[in-house]
Amino acid sequence: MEKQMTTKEKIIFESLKLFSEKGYEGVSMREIASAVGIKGASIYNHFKGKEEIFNAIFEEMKSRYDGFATSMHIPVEQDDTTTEIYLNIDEEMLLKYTENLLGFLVKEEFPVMFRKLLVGEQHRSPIAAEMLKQYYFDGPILFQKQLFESLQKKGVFKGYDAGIMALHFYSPIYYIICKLDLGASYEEYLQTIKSHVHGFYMLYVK
Amino acid sequence: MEKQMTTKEKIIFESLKLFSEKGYEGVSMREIASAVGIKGASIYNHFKGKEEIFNAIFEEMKSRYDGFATSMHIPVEQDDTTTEIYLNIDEEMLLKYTENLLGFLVKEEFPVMFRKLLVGEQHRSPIAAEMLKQYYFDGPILFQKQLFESLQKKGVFKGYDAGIMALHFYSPIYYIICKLDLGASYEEYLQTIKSHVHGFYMLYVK
DNA sequence: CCTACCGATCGGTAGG
DNA sequence: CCTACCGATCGGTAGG
Repeated sequence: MEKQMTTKEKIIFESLKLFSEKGYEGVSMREIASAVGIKGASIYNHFKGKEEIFNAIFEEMKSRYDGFATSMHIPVEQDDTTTEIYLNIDEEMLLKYTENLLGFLVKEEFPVMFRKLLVGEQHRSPIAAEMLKQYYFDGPILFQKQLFESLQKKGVFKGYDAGIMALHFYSPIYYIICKLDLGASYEEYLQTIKSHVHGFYMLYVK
Repeated sequence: MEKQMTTKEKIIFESLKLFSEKGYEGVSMREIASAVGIKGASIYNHFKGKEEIFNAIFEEMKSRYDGFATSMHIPVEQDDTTTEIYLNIDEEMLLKYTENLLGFLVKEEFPVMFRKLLVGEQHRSPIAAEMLKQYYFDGPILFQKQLFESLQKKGVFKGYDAGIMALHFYSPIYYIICKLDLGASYEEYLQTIKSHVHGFYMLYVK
């Protein structure tokens, strides 16, 4: 946890930490206050209630994700154009893309905690379900599908169903993310990631 | 919900239903009692407390899974032998295996509710995390890895890393299970499953 | 940002 | 399987 945070930022950060460990319902306002270093009633000077903290966490994550996506040249809003950069992709670059993605998603504590919150609340909170779907299911598959389609048009990849290719490429990554959240070590899976990307490239490239 | 259940069975069933929808912490003993049709205090004639209901749900699922695994000729305890049956596998049989697995995991309500409970409680309950890991991560990967190794020895499959093959085969199935839990329809994904199994078979069979 | 307090609900018990 | 009740804790408010 960084220094120099305002009380409001501290509340967001500590709430996310507690929610990700104990679930939204399992955390009391007094517990959040105690983690921040104030009394329970004082939280209400910054937020109207518990749900507003929940929403603020989502807004904070959206903002962080947008920054990351921009730096990775991944479109945030879905349009039909795949960024130029990815069209000259080779195996090394595909691996680099994967490692950067995982670097953000599993090595930075905010995204890790946020994902644990999303996963834990998906069957109670429609907004959590929608965000999980967008960030970890439909979003990556759509981006990669469009990428592979472009690479097929360029003649780099073989002419399989691009949707299935995206599923073959992305789903092992999602599986590994879930395993890391279950306590596996990144180092343990580094070789698996490399082998997966290598295998994918060998099978599909012309 | 079947008729002719004892009160104890009703408590297990209705608790699982409520836990899967609202989380363990989000459900009160009075809520469970009301769903069963009795008063809150009466539950304590069948269970010592809330946690004992939680544990009973796990025992019930274990028993149901053992029955399913036996019928599928999937080893419940991990040993080194792959059942004879699977060694003469072809694409049709591989698809049948996948459809049977999904039929149990996503079409029967008890496994569906139980998985939602596991996923939702994995970061709070070590026993939920362990069971999720065994049922949905390490278990299927180990079984399939051994299967593909056997098929490689028989000369049916090409000589890729069997662990990566298992990851390529299983992780799209897990991805689809999660999407179905998020509200997608089975029919919508039937074609994807077929294409995935077909693609896998084409890529890896000799 | 605090103390003091509200009504509601929690898991669980006593006793029949 | 019930009514009646326990102490503890919940989200939130009043007022300073």
